[in-house]
Formats: sequence, C-alpha cells, structure tokens
Amino acid sequence: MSRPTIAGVARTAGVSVASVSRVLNGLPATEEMVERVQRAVEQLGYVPDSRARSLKVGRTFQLTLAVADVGNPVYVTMMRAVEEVVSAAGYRLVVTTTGPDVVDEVALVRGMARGYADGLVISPLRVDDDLIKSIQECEVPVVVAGNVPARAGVDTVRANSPKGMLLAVEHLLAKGRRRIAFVNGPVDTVPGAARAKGFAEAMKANGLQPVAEVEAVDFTFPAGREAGDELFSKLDNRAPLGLDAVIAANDLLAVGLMHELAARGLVVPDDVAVVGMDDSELAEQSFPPLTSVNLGSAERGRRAAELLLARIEDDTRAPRRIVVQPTLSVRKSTP
Amino acid sequence: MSRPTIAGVARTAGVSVASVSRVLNGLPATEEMVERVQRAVEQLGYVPDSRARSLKVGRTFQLTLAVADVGNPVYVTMMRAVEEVVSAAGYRLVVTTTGPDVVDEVALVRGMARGYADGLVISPLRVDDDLIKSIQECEVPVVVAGNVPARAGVDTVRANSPKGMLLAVEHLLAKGRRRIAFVNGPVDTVPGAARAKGFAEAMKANGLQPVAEVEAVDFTFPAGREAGDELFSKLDNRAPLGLDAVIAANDLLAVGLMHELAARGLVVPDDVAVVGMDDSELAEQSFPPLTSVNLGSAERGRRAAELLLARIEDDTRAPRRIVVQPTLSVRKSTP
DNA sequence: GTCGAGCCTGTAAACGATTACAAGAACGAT
DNA sequence: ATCGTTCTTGTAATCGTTTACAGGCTCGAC
Repeated sequence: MSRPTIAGVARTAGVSVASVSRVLNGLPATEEMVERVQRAVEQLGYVPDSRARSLKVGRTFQLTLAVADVGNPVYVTMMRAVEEVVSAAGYRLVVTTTGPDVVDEVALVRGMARGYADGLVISPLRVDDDLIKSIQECEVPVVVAGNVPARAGVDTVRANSPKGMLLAVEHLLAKGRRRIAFVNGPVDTVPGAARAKGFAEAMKANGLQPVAEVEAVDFTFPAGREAGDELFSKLDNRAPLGLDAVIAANDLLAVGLMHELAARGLVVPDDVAVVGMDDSELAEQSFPPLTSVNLGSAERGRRAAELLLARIEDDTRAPRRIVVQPTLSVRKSTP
Repeated sequence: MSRPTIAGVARTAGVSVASVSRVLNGLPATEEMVERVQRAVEQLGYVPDSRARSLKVGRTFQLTLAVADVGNPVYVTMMRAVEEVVSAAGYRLVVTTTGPDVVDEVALVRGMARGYADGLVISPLRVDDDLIKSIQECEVPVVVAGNVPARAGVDTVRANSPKGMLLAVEHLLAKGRRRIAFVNGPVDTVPGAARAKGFAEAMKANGLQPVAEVEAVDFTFPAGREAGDELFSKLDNRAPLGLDAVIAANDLLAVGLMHELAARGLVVPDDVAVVGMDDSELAEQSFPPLTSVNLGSAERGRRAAELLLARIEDDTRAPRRIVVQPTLSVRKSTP
C-alpha cells in the first residue's frame, strides 16, 4: 500500500483536492471543511510530498551550507549560527561538504540549478573565475562567507584578516615577544593569501622582521605538525631558538604546531608563545588553552544567513559586502 | 528569462521532449540525435530539475545523515566514512542536525516522508518508543548508527561499549592503576546507559570498586569540566587524591576533565591517567594526546551506509544488527 | 421576486521531468 | 511488390501538488 496522496485524502474526506490543499495551507474554509479534512489526514497519516509541492511553487524551503572540511572546528561555529537564523525563518538547513578543490565547489554551485535548495551559503577555500562565474549565473541566490573580488558583485561577508593579524602581533609585542614566526596555510587559498598579506603588513607596521614563515599543505592538524617541523629545520641555520612566538593561520595549525613544540621540549608560553586564529571551540579545548584571534565566525554565519534570506526576499537589492571585525581571545598560550 | 526546461531544449533542437530525455539518460539514439540535443543543451545551459525528476521517478538520489551535535568530533569521523560510500554509489549526502531532544529526532524521521531523501542514517542520542515507531513506519529506509532494541526490527550498526570499557579498564590495570573513577554522560541517553553498564561490568570482572562516578549534563567539553569539578567535590570526603585514573565516556568529556585536572595542579598521566572513548580527531589533538577507546566510528559509518544502500536495493531483507568491535588507541594520557 | 455581491467549493491546468504506447521509416526476405 | 521486423521517434499520460477560474449558494437590498 503506497503512501496516501492529497487525492486520497480528498476522497476519504468527500471533498475536492483543492479544498484539501487549501485547508492544509491555512486558506479560508468553513469549520466543517477543516474538520473533515483534518480527520481524513489524521486517519490516513497523510504527509504532503515536498517534491511535488516545490515543483509547483518553485521553492523548496531548504537552504544549503557548503563547507570545505567538516573536520575544521571553525565551521561548527558557523554552522550553528547559520542554522539558528535559517530555522527561525522557517527553512531547513542542509549542509554538504565540497572538499578543498575549486572544481568541486564549482560543481556544487552549478548543481544548485537542479533545484536542491532556495539558496546557498558557501565558504570557499579557493576562488577562481570559474567559481565566480558560476555564482553569478547561479539560479538561486548565493552568499559567500569569505572573500571574493568586489567586481564580482556577489553578496559577501568576510573576516578582516589583516586587522586580526594586527591584534595578534600587537598582543605579542605587548608581552615582549618580538621574534615572531608565522605558520600559514596554503597561500593559493583565499584565507591563506589574506593572512600572508595581513601578517606582512602587521609586522611591518610594528617595525618587525619575521623570523621565519612556513606554508602548511592545508589547514589541518597534521599539516600544522609538519609545518612546525619544517619551521625548526629552517631555524637550525640560525641561532638556537631564534624565535619566541608563533602565529598560526588557524586553530588547527596552531594546535598541530604546539604538539611539535612539545615534542621538542619547548613549553608554551614560556619558551614560545602561540596564537591561533578562528577562536573555535578547539581553542579552549586545547592545552594550554589557545590565545586566538576571533574572526567572528559566528557573526559571519549569522550575517551570511541574513543576507541570503534578504536576497531571497528581494533579488534586486544591490550586492552587499559585509566585513566583520576581529577581536582577540587571550588565553594561556601567550604570557 | 527563466531557466530552460526540457521543452525548450526540444524546441531548439527540433526534436521531441521524449528524445531529449532519452539522450540525457543515455538511452539508445542515433548519432545525429545525440548531437543535436547536446548542442541545444550546451547552447541553452540546460540543467535538469531534480525536483521534477524525482517526483516522476520516485527517487531523489540523496541520502541524509542526521547527527545530534556537529560539535562532537566523533561525528566528523562518521560523516567522512558515510560520505565516502554513498558518493561512490552515486548519491549526494546531506547532513542535518537534530539536537539532543528525542522529539526533534522523531520530527526528522517523520519528515522524511515528505520525500527529502531516499534514505536516512540516524545516530540518536535518546531513543523512545515514539522514535522506534517512527523509524518502523518511515517511508524510506532508515538505519540506526547506535543501539535500539532487537525487537524493533530495524537495521542497526552499533559499538560494543562494554568490550570497550573492558579494554580501558584492563589497560589501566596493566599500568598499575586500580583506583579508577568514571565520568559518564547523561545516563538517559543510549550511549550513556551502555557505558554505565559496561563500566560496572568491566570493573566487577576485574574485582575493582569504582572510586567515584559522576554524570555530566551532556557529552560536551564544558560538561566534562563541570563533571571533573563535581568529581573532586565528591572525593574530598575521602583520602586526598583517592584516584589514579579516570575513564570518560567520550573524548570531549575526557578533554574537559583533563583541563579540570590541570587547573588543580594534577599532571596527566603521572598523577592521574585519563582514557577517553571514540578515538576522534580530538584525541590526537589534545595534550597530552589522549588514550582512547576506538569504538569504530569510521567503520560504523561505513557499515551503516552500506546497510542503507543494500536496503534501498532490496527492502525485503531481514533487518541486520551489526556490531563493530573496539580497539584501544594508546597515547600519552596513560603511563 | 429579482438581482448583485460575496463566499465556498470544485474542475482542470499547470510545474518539469519520465516513459508506455503507437506510429513511421528503413530494410531484408519472400 | 508486399509483408514483417526492427529501430527510431513522437504523442500523451503521469508523478503529487498548487491555484486560476468558474459555478453555485446564501444573503441582503431593492
């Protein structure tokens, strides 16, 4: 016995399908009509088919959030924030993962044309012209949680990495640390590039020379360990322990680095201070708890979701580019 | 200008919609037909509407994974595993989060009848008769990654908590630790209940008395800290430091606990050994790296996904109940 | 009593795909 | 030349909803 349809409900209620649909959608109807339909619905255990409905009305009442790596704790913060605002607006949130490759991101955006959802929040790691083009041409509104060029004309909410770097550097400076190294993620990613630039600027603004800079293969924990190892092999050419602080491009890298430091018998923060970025849940979970630049992932998620909802309402608004300001969460990994 | 439909493609290609559909689905057609259709598709940028398609064929080629808390790293392991097998089978995976309440889980399962996906993997924290009923009656196949009673007759792949507890206890014993405490999650959850039982059995089997047992309010990091605090307020009644090891019901609790230990000047593993459960990414990221019972989350994810695919193929198979065996990942939090 | 206004309700046409069925074309065999 | 087979293509029904439109009813005003 197949699942009941609206026609079945209409039949057992002794009314027309239109009437059933109307009471189901809360349109005006007589007491008795409502009564009969509800009884039939109850009796048959009828549940409307969202595929048919969204085919007709052209909306799915689903929104998609696409992230590169579910293992990165910064996304859980963002996810929670997005979830909160979209569900308050009556939408279901579904999340999918793209992986680190831009072609997969493009495929995902293009795929939205199939009608999976009414909108998309995407946080791309790598951005190229194809991706921008696919976003511009996308059938449904998309907002980028991250950075794309202004000329792209897409809704964007991004962090202020340079400002965040400044917070990190100045905090270290205030604590008397001047020999600062930098563990970045891949510079061919948007955040990687932004942090590299921000770090250079922040150091220069404070009259400092970086002690060393290394580029991890990705933004993960093991990459952080490897990067730490590489950092030391670079430093061995110079005076022993030529550094007293390291800034990492995100919390996972920072934690990986701290493990490498520990493996070398160095203690954080006494020997070397460490500051991460993202201020994810991992920052407070790590040991010692990690001083981390809060790039506003929760607020970015919230704003991105709001932007998406607003654009769904009105597709003619001029694209907005929101940037949320960082703060510093000081914990025990810096003196 | 609205997005092109199959009718538009048919018109510009000068063929019928049926023919377009056929070449799109790879059914036999002449060279020339394929050629013309592909050119028209290309020219119009046509993308088939999955809503319409799945309305007609009755399948969405999407699968849903529902987890309670995206912040729990055990789910990222599981997610990765599920993703891998379902995408290999040609399905899209979407993940949604239910929260800790069973009513939300029930709502989710019931909601599957709307046709969001062809199947569901759910990892429920709390299980009641409503949930079981909703799973049994669900329009689409459901497999539970967790434990439900055998009489429910649903596909299940679960961990072996008691065996895992035995591994933990015996490992500690082998290291000379006998004064063992236990930090559990809520016992009104399925994993909480299983771990409580397993811990009691494992201790008894080794002739040990628990030093103390506390129940955290949930399976999160802050709950772990609070539970640690509570643990000590219980112990103050007895000899100072009446314990030399703690087992935690999952990695987040273990890490929270370790923070509380550190706050009290206790060093892990010298003063007290700690073993977690789940062997999530957090276990290797934490400091010291956490000895943790690997409950096979990756394999559970994989098997659950395979079970789901198999049931989609053939809905008449007898329900299977797979249990995957634990191993112990020894790291630095135990001597 | 007739008429118009105002409600409810039902009929039927969409939405955009797939697919059963039939019709036409091509071709070889008789 | 005719017939039957096979292969390709087109027509139209269908999936389960929503909704424009029209029909029928009630009611009050004239």
